[in-house]
Amino acid sequence: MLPKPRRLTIQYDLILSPVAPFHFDGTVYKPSHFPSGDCMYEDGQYWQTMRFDDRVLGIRLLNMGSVDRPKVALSIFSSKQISEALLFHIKSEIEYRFDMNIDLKEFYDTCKRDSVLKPVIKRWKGMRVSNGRSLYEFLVIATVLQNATVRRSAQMLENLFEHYGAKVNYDGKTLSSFWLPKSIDQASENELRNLKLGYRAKIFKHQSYAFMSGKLDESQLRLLNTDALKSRLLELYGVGPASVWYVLFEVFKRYNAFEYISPWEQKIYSHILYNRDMVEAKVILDDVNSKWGKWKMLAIHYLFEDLFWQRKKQHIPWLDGLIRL
DNA sequence: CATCAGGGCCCTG
DNA sequence: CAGGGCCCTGAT
Repeated sequence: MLPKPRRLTIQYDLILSPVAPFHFDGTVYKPSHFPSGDCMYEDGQYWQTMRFDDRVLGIRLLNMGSVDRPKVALSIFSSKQISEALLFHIKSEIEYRFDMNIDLKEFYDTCKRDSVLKPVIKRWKGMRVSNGRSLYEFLVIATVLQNATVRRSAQMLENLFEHYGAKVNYDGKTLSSFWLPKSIDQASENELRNLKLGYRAKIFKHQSYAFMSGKLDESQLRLLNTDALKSRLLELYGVGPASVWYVLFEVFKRYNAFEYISPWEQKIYSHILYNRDMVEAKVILDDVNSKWGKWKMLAIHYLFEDLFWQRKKQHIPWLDGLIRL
């Protein structure tokens, strides 16, 4: 007996002008990420639900330009009126989350003569690190990723959406939305465990409380330098060495956040950087650091996503065993 | 059937 | 600082 999706019938249209070059598809869609019910991608189009306090909104981004002359139509769908001030806030939040207002010229200059990066940047020039979700929501993803295969991660997230999220319908799509931290703060650990989250139930409780109580404030954290930010994040229960770098990079756009390699990624980097099965993590970290310095994670991101885009088009045998569905 | 590792992290000794 | 335990699943 699922409730009918809430229809978001009021539509607001805005225009975004990302800093050129801007690669729309490479930015809004990351093929290396597991699919989830809160967003949807098609060529040149992207839908995603978003929470702003008690509001559940539907977002649509349409590519109206080119890499060198970027233009994005942003539509915001809502069930009730939105004030000018909130519209502006949503717009700038989206620009931040999709890293639209950043000039990457220096990065491209740095890598111009790099034989590994050059062809990849040619394909994806203007691609940004992006994450449409809030810090709290991203941490949920990072938590379901722990110690689980892709299928199980996706299932855990789906269970959470079903129980604590909502379904909305807009622009002909039905998507799930995230919940607010207080919903999980009110849930019992046992109730969460029934969603097959295992030991992660405790992590969700801790983190939801931290956000609900205001102990953590994303907009304040954005102002911190990377070291300070990193230690604040590590104080959070359930955030360890693997998650913290994902968060620093994807949520906070710290382009050099690459100091830890998990085993499955190590195998992938060994292949794409050395054409070998396994290279020592420290060797990879040192090499990447000396080659790409303050842009190292962004550089890695280009290589990684390029690989997964290729994989959508053609079979890459060596990659098969590394992606555990 | 049983066992085990998996896209970590916490906690203990 | 090393290593066991944690939840659930699917692979073996």
